[in-house]
Amino acid sequence: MKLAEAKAQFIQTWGSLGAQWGINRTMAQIHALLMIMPDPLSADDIMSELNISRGNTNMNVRELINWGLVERVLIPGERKEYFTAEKDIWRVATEIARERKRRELDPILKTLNQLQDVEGDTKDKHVKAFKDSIQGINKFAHQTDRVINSFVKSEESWFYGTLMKLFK
Amino acid sequence: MKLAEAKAQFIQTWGSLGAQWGINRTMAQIHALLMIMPDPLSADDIMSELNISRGNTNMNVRELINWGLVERVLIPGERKEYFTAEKDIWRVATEIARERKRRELDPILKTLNQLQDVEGDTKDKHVKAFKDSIQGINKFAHQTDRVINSFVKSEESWFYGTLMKLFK
DNA sequence: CTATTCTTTCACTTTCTTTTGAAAGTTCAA
DNA sequence: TTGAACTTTCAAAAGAAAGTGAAAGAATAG
Repeated sequence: MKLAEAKAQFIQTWGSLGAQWGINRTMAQIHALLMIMPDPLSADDIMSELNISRGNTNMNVRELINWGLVERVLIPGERKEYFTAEKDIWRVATEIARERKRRELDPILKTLNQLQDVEGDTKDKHVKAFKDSIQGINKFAHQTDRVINSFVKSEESWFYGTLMKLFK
Repeated sequence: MKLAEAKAQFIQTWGSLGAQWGINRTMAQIHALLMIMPDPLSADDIMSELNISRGNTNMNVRELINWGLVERVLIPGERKEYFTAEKDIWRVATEIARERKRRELDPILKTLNQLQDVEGDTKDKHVKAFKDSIQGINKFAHQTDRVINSFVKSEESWFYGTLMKLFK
């Protein structure tokens, strides 16, 4: 397989992967592109590599920067801004975990905690079933929260000690 | 908070949670509804609880059954089909993990393996950067695969031994 | 066998997301 | 201060995804 072909396929695979995970396709593609390029790219480079508009490029690069997955790079003597992506996939994974936790899990924990105290007779089976479900989910969510926290700041944690070294 | 209100809020929260994770909102809502109901519901019950059409109900219930999250229940003497959801959240989590792995991770592993052998001079920095990226991601994906496998059939694994008992 | 009750399918509609591109904004060298 | 080079914004258009409901299909009771 030729490099150009492989590159194209990787970008497209990473793109649809992102789409499945609720991340927009273009954003994932830009990320893929930047991951495999040895040097930083400008907005124009990205536009022409992926055939997307200027606005789209700008929006998604900005979003990637918010996620902490891409960085602005200034090249001395150049007017343009350039962009690079984190290339260590473990860091990428922890950044994503951190961000999704913040955006998704944290609000859910808040809601679940509120739903714990439904008023009503526990002898009513509907009330009981509801309370049981919520309690189970709530416990699970808190446990998940702990696991993710450990993963995100792995260096200091048992998670790193136990899991990471088995793999990395 | 009254039961009815809490129920509605739970269903809506679970629904948008699903949406963020690439699962369609209605599917997640039906699942939420069935999780908190003590007894099985019929298609009509679901339709009226969630205000959705017959076709939509049917499609999403079928999909939930494919995921292994919902079961058909036959009630003796009744013509209608009824549905229940798995209520143990740990089982729910492992079912989801299993299913997403099958649908998402497995195909990616296949693609990555192919992309490993790009022809070209490793002294070319573009080729080198590409190969390095793919290799890193591939390793990571395989490791993820192992973790998920352990999680999915947890009873027999070190994963269960080490992690689960810390939490459950 | 036929009527009745329930389930499934699918072409069409609606809703939600993403993309575009032109216009406005910003920065900086001269 | 000006204008060239670049970035950002945003309203409109295109595209994708989900939902509807009527009609066809199954299953069962009588």
